[in-house]
Amino acid sequence: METSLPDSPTKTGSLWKGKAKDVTSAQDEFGDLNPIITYRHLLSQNLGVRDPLRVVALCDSDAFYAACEMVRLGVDKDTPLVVLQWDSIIAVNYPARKYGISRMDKKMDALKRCPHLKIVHVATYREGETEPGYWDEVDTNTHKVSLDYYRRESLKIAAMFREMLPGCEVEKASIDEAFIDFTKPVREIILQRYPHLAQPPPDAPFGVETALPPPPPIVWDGKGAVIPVNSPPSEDSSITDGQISSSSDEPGRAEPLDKDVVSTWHDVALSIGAELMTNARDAVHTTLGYSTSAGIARNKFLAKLTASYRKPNGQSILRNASIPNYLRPMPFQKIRFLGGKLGRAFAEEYDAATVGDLLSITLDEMQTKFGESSIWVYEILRGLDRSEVKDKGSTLNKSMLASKNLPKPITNVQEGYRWIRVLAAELALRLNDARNMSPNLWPKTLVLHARKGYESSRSKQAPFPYTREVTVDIIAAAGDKLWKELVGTSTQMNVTNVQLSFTGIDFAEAGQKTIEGFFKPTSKRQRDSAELTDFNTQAEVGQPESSAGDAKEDSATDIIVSHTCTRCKKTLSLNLELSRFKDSEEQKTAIAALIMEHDDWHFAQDLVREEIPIRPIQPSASTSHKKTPKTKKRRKDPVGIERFFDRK
DNA sequence: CATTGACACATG
DNA sequence: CATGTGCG
Repeated sequence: METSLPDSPTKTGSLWKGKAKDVTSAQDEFGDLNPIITYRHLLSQNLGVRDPLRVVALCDSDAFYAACEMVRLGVDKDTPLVVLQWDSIIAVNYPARKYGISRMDKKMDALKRCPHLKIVHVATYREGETEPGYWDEVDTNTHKVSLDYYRRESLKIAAMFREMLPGCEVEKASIDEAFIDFTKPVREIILQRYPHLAQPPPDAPFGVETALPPPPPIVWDGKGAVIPVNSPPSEDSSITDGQISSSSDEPGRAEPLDKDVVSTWHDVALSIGAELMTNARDAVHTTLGYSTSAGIARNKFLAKLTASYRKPNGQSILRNASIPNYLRPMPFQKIRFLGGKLGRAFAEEYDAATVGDLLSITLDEMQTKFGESSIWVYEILRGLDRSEVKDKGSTLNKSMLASKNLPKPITNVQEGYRWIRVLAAELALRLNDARNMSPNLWPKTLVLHARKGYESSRSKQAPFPYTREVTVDIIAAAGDKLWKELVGTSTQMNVTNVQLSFTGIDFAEAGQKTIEGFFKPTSKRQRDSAELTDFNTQAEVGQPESSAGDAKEDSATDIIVSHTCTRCKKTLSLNLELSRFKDSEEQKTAIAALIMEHDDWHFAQDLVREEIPIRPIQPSASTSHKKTPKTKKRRKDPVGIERFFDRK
């Protein structure tokens, strides 16, 4: 009686499996680097992070801020250039690096090294201006840095990736980085290039569970640097070759060479992903002018590590077979999220510096010392990463922050208000800019941070009302109020840092109409909230709809804002003369300001969130204003991969 | 080399 | 809500 079950050939190992395992079987300490790939794997659509054919890339822009300035100024590719922030250098392009210039050099040192260095200061807001600019003279006492231009260019790059790579997931990870999941299109291309794989052959022993036939030879030329199975001698020779091989049972045994490691279908997938990545990077380079470096591997964390293999303007590929020797000598501080306190805690606890140093720590040990969620670290060390590349698409950033460090501490309230106004101007600009693309964006809260002297910074926040026009005045008024609560108005304050931010930025729901929804011609309309909900929220402020069939009250000269808060039961009623304002914009601003002047954010928020809606777009939608909780999304993995664990 | 400045997000 | 952590 044969023991193997027909549906589990991967466990028993069939004839079809081939002998591809001989290299990796010696590497038990790492995850399965050469899983058997079956027809089912190839033909499935939604294997997610467990897909054995997964291909992920991390692409980042080289010296991004400097590159942005080069594009903006149209300077020659080879011009050495640095970007300045006050007296500090925050970006150095590669031509300038040839002169030995690095970040955190002082401006004058850099100039000494390279007299013809092009020096550009980042754009700044000047007090009183509503837009950032590049000025001849900047002063940290009166200006505030703006990174807006870089954000915009960053968005262009991400947009181009999406355009060039249909079917891919694109996750903008930071201002100069994006993760891309190529798995879906790569799978399609494999099937298109090797149509015989569309179904298992008639004599396949296990049907779709049969392993794929051996892959064709792979031409890597022109697809990037393939990290060798045996990593080249690393420059920080913390580990010698002898020590590496000492882990082997047979002392004299040579490490396998690349040519000895049989290619896999995953390698095919990587090579195809590399082709696509090359195309997209070329497009970015030629149409936007930015050079990028990319890493391609089986998951996000490895892709990120791989991207740094060749810079600038490089592309590198990490085959599964190369993972162990690439990872083992790697200082684990280079790994995402292990660069800070967390990494230091590990280094200290186990007297370790490299990934290899930590491989002997058992999961149990780690978890008792560092908590359940350190399984995340345990897996990372073995080249495993289940995190998904998720396209945040249009919901973009959830917060927006403007911050200012004060070289000279603030000593009185007036100065505080002045800076709040500058920060508010920036937030207004950026939010309205974002609304340009997605008109319904709404920041749910406004937060003010302040740091006194060397104390750690404290914060105060409040709900932010949904207004169609978010103006400097509204934000600043709200900011001032928070300031009063946070630092007070007494003299002798010593504020060294102020930050103002929007958080919880999201799309307003169908029901959340703009402030215009509160306007209606006075005349005979009652302030009954039931009627309010019937009101056509599209009506223009200050433009009584005489064309409307049933409402002929075109003699209206007033507008009324009226609502009963369902929570606190109070009724707010505001009566404004149209003639007081020169245009509708001004009216809207005034209304919003009045609501806020009511000094009850809770009220203002309810006003917007709970009553106005009631025009469900979906017939099935309930009248509740409450958002359908996203948390009901069931987590598939019971295993926590939270990044931080409870220590101290 | 350690540090700074601007930012976003997770955690309790 | 308030605070802490990571990153370029």
